[in-house]
Amino acid sequence: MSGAYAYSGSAISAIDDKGRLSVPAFLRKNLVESSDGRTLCLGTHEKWDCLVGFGLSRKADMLSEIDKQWEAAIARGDSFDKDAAGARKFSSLQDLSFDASGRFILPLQLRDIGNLDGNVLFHGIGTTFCLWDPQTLLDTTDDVPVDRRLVEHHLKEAGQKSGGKQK
Amino acid sequence: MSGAYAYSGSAISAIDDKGRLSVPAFLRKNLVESSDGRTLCLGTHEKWDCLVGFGLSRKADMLSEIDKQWEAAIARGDSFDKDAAGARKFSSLQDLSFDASGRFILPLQLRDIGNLDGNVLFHGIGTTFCLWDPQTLLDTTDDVPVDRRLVEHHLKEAGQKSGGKQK
DNA sequence: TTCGTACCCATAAAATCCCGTAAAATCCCC
DNA sequence: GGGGATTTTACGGGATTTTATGGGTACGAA
Repeated sequence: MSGAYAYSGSAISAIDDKGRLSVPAFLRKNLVESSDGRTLCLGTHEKWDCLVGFGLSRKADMLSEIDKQWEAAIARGDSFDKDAAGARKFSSLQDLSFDASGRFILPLQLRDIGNLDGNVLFHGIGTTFCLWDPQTLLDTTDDVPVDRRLVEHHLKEAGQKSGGKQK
Repeated sequence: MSGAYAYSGSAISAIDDKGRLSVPAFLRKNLVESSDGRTLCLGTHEKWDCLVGFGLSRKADMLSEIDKQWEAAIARGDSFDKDAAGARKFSSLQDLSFDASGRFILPLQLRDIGNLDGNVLFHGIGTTFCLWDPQTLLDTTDDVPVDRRLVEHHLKEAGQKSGGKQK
């Protein structure tokens, strides 16, 4: 089920002029394993103002979860709207493939929704990982249990590299 | 069940003057696999004001789903009208074939029913995908759990391309 | 013939791949 | 454990391939 793997750790990465972003190295191996190739599934987060990512195999898990819910519902004689459940989970999800050097193109829609532009903070949260605009993460009033010091550290680091421009 | 594949993601595509529509690239591979050729099954959605699409092989899955519902009903002592369920699912379904460049002709009846005219928004919902008129999707009061930001983004994008004409 | 459809070619834009480089991390031998 | 050598990584930039879409043409049915 969703592999034995748990995503953890954090890193910052920059979107280049061509809209490319590289997957931090510490996430790549699992993605490759869990996707049987260099594929990354990326979508919007249901609650937070960020994107979520994971490997292909998690998608199959999601599908079979919905199926199980449906089967349980019909056994009870209840109705269950599979399409609504599926739309919620899948409509924003894109399968992206990254190249040998770990880069992929971040589609415009996801960039917009995730507020991404410049630096992107990746951080593992277990079965998935999140992609945040660092400033948005710092400003959010949602209860996102991330250590602010971590974010600030990454921001400082990225700021040095790019001579201060971020966002 | 329905292969290991889940349709996901979204894209907008335009109906041209000849009534042709191209299947977004991210859906094609699975359609080809699941249909063993370039075939697309398209019908009206049972509840929503849109069309549903999938590959040929899903038809068999739909049959077995009806069977499961029937069995569950019998087990509960309820009645279940298989023919009605089949009619609901299959009567509007057409097998369409798309050409090497991914285009197919959208039959008039489906165009009418789906309210399609100009831009069409495709989005995967797991075992199937939907085809919406973007404005209809935004205006719908049904509980279609699609991220509005996505729809708005696609609309904006399509508007730019065609110089503002949509619909 | 005439309409509807499948097939072919053309083009611009977008995505993908490939190569190069510099910084960072890792290894390795003393 | 230090310091240089090797390997990975991050990222720029160009070349190739795939898409989306317009438009022409041939073929079969009405």
